Amino acid sequence: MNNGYDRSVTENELTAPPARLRALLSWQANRVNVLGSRLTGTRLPATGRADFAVLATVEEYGPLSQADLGRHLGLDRNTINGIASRLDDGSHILRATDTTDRRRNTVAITPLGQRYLDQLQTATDTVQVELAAPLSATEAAQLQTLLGKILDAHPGLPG
Amino acid sequence: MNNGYDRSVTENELTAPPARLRALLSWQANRVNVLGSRLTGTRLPATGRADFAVLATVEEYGPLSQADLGRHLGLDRNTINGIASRLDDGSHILRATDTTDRRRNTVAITPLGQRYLDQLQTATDTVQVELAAPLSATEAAQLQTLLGKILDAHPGLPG
DNA sequence: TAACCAACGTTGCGAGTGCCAACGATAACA
DNA sequence: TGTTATCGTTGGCACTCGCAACGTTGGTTA
Repeated sequence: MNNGYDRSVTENELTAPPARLRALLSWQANRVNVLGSRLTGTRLPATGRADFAVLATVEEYGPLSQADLGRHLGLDRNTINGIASRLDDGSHILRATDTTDRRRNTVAITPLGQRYLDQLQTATDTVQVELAAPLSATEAAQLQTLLGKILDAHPGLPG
Repeated sequence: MNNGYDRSVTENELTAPPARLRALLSWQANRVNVLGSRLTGTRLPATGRADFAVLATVEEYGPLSQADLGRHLGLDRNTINGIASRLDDGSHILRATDTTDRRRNTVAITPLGQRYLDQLQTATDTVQVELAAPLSATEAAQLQTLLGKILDAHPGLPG
């Protein structure tokens, strides 16, 4: 039975992961994620990925509450609060209590945050190229489609 | 321009991730990884994934040193040591100094560890099914192939 | 109006991962 | 011989993710 995962013959057998792991989609995703994290870390501060996610969301959807941010990103309110506090300290976002609903914090991106977002974008683009280097353009598109299908079909939030 | 990631029209626009993230392979891998982690957490202790990786490696390749384990799994010596200590405390592996090279720890799986590995395997299989549910069999195979290509082409170890 | 419930931001906590640096012990090599 | 390299171990650091609780605010219903 072939699960479609054939290793190159030139692969070093001494460092090959076991078949039980190679067959796991969750393990593969974990490894690709770590790979992306390492590549990002060579160009960005360790918080770059989370910062990018939050900044990209407020930039696309306009000012949002922190809870809404969590829903867009599939993250807990708590996690969002941590990232938002960090971005607020760096003046990359502006937090103001919503006038129509004083429970909410309106999170808006600042000009400085916009510049930071652009920096993150260019660095991230380079990482994507490195990551998808072994794939053809059509293969990369296929991969994104398949991963997107999985993400669309699953609830984004914990609990 | 279509990058192959079309969202369903029935998708809730209030919780959709921004386009800048949807276009990122590294972000998709991150989300699928978190998804797998959550699903695993419903059936296994939080350490299940790491335990499974180490146990599967020693089971397939026989007794190994901890450094070799790290090379097979793409993890630091330190990380391996932590997992191995945990498994050793639970009598799931047996650590003994290698007689031919006393620098090394020979890590072998115990009968108890083998049973634990089998439990992890069945729980993990269920997670894979849930994770790949929105995909057809051929699509899932494609996905594994593409992710495998990426992993094969990149160095497994940090630094 | 008053009582209840839900949502929000915030704080604190815990577990897990992954990396780096350093140490002493051991092995291999010059 | 001395030097270099590898190993296991310890300790530390930063980040992520999640849960629970608190006080505040808004909406709903009796």
